[in-house]
Amino acid sequence: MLKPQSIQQTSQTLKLLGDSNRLRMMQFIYERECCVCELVELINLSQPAISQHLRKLRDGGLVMEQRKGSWVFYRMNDEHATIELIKEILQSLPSVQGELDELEQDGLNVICHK
Amino acid sequence: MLKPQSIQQTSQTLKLLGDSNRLRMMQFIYERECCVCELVELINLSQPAISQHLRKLRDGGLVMEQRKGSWVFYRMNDEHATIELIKEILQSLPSVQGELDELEQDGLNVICHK
DNA sequence: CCCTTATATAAGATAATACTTATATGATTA
DNA sequence: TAATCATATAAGTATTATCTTATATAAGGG
Repeated sequence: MLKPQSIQQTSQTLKLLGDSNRLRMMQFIYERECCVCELVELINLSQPAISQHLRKLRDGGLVMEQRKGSWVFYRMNDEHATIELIKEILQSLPSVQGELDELEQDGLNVICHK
Repeated sequence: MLKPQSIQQTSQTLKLLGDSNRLRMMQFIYERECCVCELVELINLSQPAISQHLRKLRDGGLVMEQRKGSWVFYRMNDEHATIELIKEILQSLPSVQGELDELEQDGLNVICHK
């Protein structure tokens, strides 16, 4: 049973995840932290569109950003009020691990040692 | 663990529940079937606005309607592909039972014997 | 320093949303 | 069958969302 959260808080989370592109972005970020250029490869959207979605997710507190060199990595914010619900939602989706593997095989994944 | 559903199916559900008024409507309908005039009492929206939200929920397959006399009652569609997820979401919200009780005390609830 | 790569932001077009008011439909009742 | 109650639909409007293209910023490597 999930900790009860306000209607406002919950509907805001659901609105953010109610866009299929953002939902897919969250799937990838849930699997492992991703940088912007990886998400551009994984999702059929322009780089500015990806950045704009990421800003919405960040403004809503769902993800956190961290610059590493010239890349900016995004990861889940495990402190979010509705984090348990978010995880339930993401776990109810078909895995995207295969797509991440493919990215790696194509040498398009970003490994940062900073 | 919830049965995996497609991104499209899931994001459509989340978009429908990503509006605080619709989310509240679903809470009431989840608690017990409600007619339109009850929802108008429970939620601070005009009757046409309520009807329009209900149509969206019905078009998305989240609720089913049933006419009983001059009233139209809406209830959850337990056959919906994402029904398990929907229930998880609704159960993660503060109960609205108190508001339904209040409606009853005010004599504004609709009891239909058709 | 310039040049490139990665990312963000700005500005603008277009479409989708969520209301409003007015009106239509459908059932019940006098 | 006229009046009333419950609900749906239509039309209009204001706001918000989601892209696009162009440009700005920030970091890293010759």
